[in-house]
Amino acid sequence: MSRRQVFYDLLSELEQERRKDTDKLFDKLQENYGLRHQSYVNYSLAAGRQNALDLHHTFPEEFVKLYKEKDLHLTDPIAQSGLSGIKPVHWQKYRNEPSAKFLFSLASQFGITDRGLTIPLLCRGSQAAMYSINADVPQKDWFKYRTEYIGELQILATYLHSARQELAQEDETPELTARESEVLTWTAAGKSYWEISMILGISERTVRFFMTNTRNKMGVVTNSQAVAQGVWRGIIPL
Amino acid sequence: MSRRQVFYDLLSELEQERRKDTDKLFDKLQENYGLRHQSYVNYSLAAGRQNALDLHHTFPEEFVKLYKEKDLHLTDPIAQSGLSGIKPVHWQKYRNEPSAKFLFSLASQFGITDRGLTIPLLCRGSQAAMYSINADVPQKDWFKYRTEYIGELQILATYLHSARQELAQEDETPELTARESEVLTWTAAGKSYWEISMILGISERTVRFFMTNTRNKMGVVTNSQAVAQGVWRGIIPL
DNA sequence: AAGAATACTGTCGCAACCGACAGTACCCAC
DNA sequence: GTGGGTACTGTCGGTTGCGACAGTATTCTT
Repeated sequence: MSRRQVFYDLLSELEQERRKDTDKLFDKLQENYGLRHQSYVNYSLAAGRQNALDLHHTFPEEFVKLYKEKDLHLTDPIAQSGLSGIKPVHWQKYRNEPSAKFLFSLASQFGITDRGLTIPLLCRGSQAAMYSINADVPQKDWFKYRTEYIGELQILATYLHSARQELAQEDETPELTARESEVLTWTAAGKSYWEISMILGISERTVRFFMTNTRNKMGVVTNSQAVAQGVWRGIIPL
Repeated sequence: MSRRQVFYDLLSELEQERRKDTDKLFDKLQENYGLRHQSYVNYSLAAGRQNALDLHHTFPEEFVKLYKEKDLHLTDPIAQSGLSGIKPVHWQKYRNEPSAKFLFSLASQFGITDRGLTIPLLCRGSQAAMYSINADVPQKDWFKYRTEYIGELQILATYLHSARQELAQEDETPELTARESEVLTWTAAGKSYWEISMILGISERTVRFFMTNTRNKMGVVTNSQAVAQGVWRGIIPL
């Protein structure tokens, strides 16, 4: 069966919502798209809480372990572009970037080449996700490969993402109380504890109390970090 | 020139960021993908800028006027799915939906068929965007059409969207240097000045210097406020 | 040659943050 | 009626943020 035919079949299945089994879709992609490695990652929470991420990949375990240990997701320009941008990211664009130097050299030790592609995926509110592939093609065929496959890969990744989102339905967004989100919102607006206490007509100590609860619930350590999460999740109306 | 060749050329151009002219891309799509109509719409959901609606389309003006007048976007199940979902929406899925009954009958008066597709687009912050097409094909070819084109349409719509986002941001987004956004990002990740100085290998004073510049450029008074703006504007990769 | 923009560093000092120790009062569910 | 969640308040003391006073070095433009 040709790859094009595989794509047609997969698409028909996905459109009819008959496929909820993301593992099989992953395998189909692996088999039919000349992939060396692929990964789907969904950061439910921002930096600092790695336990709440949905990661599915075929990269060498040892590599992923090192990647996590060294917090490379914070410096990796590919991950950054993938999580903040809209367009697909060509790994080679960052080949000579100083911030990616270590990453590429580490990757090559595990047989990962720079013929890779990272597709940002659509998330509502609380998350950021991306799908990456490392193709098993020589450099000379790389342009043709990605031009040929990128459309199909993006649409399939979209469906993969959608399915995993549906599966992981349980909402991890911590519920802030009315007061907590109120105080968080004023903090995002640049007010100090004292100012907020005046605005809300409560004591400064109480404002602190709410912010402490907010930080704890969000699993963050500073107010700035809480604000980042709050804006990201749409808790804070700007 | 075959459509496939057109796609290849467009993709090469878009990947090299040579194309900022979204109108031309729109025209190319219109010409080469058998489209009757197409539309790109970006709703900015921010409280501050409620009237910011980026709409670009080839639908009959009279139809769009009626659509707006009757606030159909509030009942239109296709728009709803497009703005809240992840997967592409097939218009026909809602053909027999009561809430879409009026819409479809209105549309048909303007020569708009139900062979349409709406692709949700990725937005950061409180925005939502989608790209829709109405194909100029008979019902019998519709399945083949969308299976054949959906991948290409999604990827091209992604680039169209990205370009329009960039244009929209150039207006008001300041201007942070590499170091400034780097420091802002680490702040949003909950790091203290001292920690950031260790991470970046510069003095703590210099970290403060960059954050002070960032605050001044953004016109805000606290780091938390700067982080809120940064996340909102997509400066900060989470 | 002068000016502007960027990257960087130093010290003083107060305001603000934030953890850890306390509490009180209300409401709702089991 | 006891346990748990929310709303609130107080004090102590160390840490961090941040303004205001300083600078130097490099690069790019006019």
